[in-house]
Amino acid sequence: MKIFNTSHEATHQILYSSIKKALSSASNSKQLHKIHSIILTLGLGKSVLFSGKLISKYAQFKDPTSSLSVFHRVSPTSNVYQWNSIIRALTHNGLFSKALGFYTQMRKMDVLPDKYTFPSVANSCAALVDIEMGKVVHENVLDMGLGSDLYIGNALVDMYARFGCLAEALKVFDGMPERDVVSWNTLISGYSANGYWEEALDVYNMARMAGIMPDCYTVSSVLPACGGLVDVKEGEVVHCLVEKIGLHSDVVVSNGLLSMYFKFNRLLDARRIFDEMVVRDTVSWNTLICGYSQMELFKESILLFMQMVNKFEPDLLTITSILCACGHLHDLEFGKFVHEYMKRSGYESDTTADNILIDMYSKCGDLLASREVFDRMICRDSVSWNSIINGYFQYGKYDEAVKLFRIMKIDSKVDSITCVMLLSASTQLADKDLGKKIHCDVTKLGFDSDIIINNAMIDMYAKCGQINDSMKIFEYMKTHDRVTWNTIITACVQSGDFTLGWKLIHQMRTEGLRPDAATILGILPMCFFLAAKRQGKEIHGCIFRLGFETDVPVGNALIEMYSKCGTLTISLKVFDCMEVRDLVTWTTMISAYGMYGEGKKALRAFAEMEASGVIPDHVAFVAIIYACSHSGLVEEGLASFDRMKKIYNLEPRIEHYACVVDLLSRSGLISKAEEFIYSMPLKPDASIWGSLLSACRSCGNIEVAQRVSERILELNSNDTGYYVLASNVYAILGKWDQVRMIRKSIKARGLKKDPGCSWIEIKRRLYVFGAGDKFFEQFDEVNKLLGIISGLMAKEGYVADLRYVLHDIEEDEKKDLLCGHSERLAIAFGLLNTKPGTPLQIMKNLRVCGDCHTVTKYISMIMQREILVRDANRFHNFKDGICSCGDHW
DNA sequence: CTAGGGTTAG
Repeated sequence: MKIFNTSHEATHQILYSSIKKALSSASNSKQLHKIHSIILTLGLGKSVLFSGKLISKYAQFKDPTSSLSVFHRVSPTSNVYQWNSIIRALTHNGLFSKALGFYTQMRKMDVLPDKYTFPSVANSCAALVDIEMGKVVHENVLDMGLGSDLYIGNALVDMYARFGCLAEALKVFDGMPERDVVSWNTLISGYSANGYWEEALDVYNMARMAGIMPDCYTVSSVLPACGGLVDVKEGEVVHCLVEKIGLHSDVVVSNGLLSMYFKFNRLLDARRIFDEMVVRDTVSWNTLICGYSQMELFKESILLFMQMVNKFEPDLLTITSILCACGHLHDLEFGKFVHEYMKRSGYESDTTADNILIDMYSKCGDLLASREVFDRMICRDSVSWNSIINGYFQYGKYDEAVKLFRIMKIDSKVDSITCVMLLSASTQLADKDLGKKIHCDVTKLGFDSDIIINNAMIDMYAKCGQINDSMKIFEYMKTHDRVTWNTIITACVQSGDFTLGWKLIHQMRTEGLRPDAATILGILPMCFFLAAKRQGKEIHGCIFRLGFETDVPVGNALIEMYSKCGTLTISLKVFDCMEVRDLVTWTTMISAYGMYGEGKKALRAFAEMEASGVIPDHVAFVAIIYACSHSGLVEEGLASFDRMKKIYNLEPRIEHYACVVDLLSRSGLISKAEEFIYSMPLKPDASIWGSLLSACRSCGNIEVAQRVSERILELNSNDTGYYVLASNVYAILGKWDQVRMIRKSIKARGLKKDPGCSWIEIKRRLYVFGAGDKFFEQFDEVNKLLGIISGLMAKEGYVADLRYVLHDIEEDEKKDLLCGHSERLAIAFGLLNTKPGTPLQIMKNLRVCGDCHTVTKYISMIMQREILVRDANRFHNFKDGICSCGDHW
């Protein structure tokens, strides 16, 4: 203690320098506090001699409160060093607005900042994205004549980059008289962080040409940009450099490489990087786990998490990655467990983490838990709203979703993703009005140049039957990507404009875009709609050339195409060649068998599917019951219906009941079918009564038919088909007043009856015939031939079934009308234009009428021709007077 | 003064 009492100059000198030394070497908070208390004991608390160092040291140990208390002891002060210290201390501890507050305060007190003041101030502006303040600070720098300072320049480049103002950042960079590796790194990372991958790489290459030796920062900044490019090449070049100059021992660099390889789905390269890392940290593990998740290897990523837990404490990012994997696996139990773990680790109220929780719970089907997370969130961003709304949409809770959307609008949190989601919901619901409203929002919010939104709008209008609006958007768009083309082509095909669809495919190719699997899937339905086998085969060739033959959905579409084109054998070949078969593959094959009346084969396929471990769903059961129904396999069909409920626990939907009604009534069990309808737990709709009615008509059960017609009319359906059916019944009964009444009500509703037409392809040309058509080549010859056939049929015992004529006219005229049915015209035309014995293939958009069915049987016998007719429902193969449908049609 | 890992959609 003696030494402190001396007032000797030299002793003071020794004292100060030893305290200074002690301060510099303090390596933890405890030591620092000890030295601090000595300083206070000496009465030097108000002195500026040690306070700057103390402030900085406390900041270093993450104790900004102590930094502040030191500063307050010396304040007010005009010593710039004290101000610099406190501003830097606060900035480094994340107290940015406090730091800026001190900067403002020092300016007010007319303390002149120096070159050490600005880097931290610029940092704080950057962190707060306070562009206004940033500009003021930049001006202050220039006013002070510090514009050419290297460190300040670097800080300003960084600041503008973080504002997203890359042009401004570049301007500062270009104006710098002196640049070092940090300047280049900052610019590279600025471009990289804002997603300007090419620009980041350009600057990196410029740095290399300028003779800059890349360091860890350079590499870590450029690697994310490499990951964003289309080719892995650039990333590999950087990887080589890393090995060459020995940067791979840096954990951040290795993590960057790891992440880059995962962006290209290069699992093996990524895994090698990870395995060869000498030092790994939490980020390394997170990158690995996340990478596996990105490659949809969710189970593996959870296993990695288990391995990691033994070595490292998982952080919030680890937890959220795992939660994400749980969501994809629909593993609610593990998801809940991780959520608990997250709470226990004290990670709550992180917006991104909560967003992922919302998504995880809704993916797992626990909407209540989703909503609970959403409700307790303090700070919700757009993603939070989008995720919860998406959850409601996924589970069909449209009202709740739309309700939240309205609140979200008030909160002005609607972004482009919200719009895409709502458009997709409008599409699924075919809700034109909702779609139009969203279109308005899109325009108001200025998202109408967003390509994804435009694609979604094209799809929405098309699925709502507004193809013209789809075309308008398509033409209005400045750029079209592959999805745009696929969407518009699919839209054309679905709306029946095949010519335009075909034209657009060619246009797409001339614009240099290769068709992909989705293009194929869009165009193939055209082939099966037209039964255009030739075009279908052409596309099949394309599929091989483009290498999509192993794509499962493409294979499925091919099976459907060939079956609907009348070549079940090729369908089967495609099916046999497929290495992977999913539920859709099997269902398509079963439906195909159904269409050809191959009920037994359909049942066999269904059993095979079950044996191969594929679980049938609602659609598969529709297919199998339908197949039984079209083959008269009543027992088997009913058994399938039971199996669906008992074995698979699937609640039958209205379409299954309709199939069963069809199954019973097609086989003539009209009263059983009627009983079944009355025992249904669901309210019978038009499809149910319609099935029964058409069967009544075929078997001539007028009594039930009349009763059912009344039921159908009560339902006020918007499907013209049912009105036509009912009107047909009244026509048979000769109740022409009722017939007229129904016609009127169809008109009043603005509905249109699909005009019947048939078509046939001869020598690469399609010939289309409407009912009663008179204006086609060879009309006279066709008419003559039909007359001759008529005579021959009469000899064989044929009598026209005039119940299929639905107009109030004379008997003779009725016969004429029947002869004018489009399928007969097509058949006669085919007979005239092909060599004897050639099989004919006719397509019809509606169901074949009973009389035509009979007539075609006769023709197949008299003319010795095999005639394949595809109507709206199925195939009929006529041969020697017999139809493959066994009259179950 | 500069660097790496997590969420929603067509």
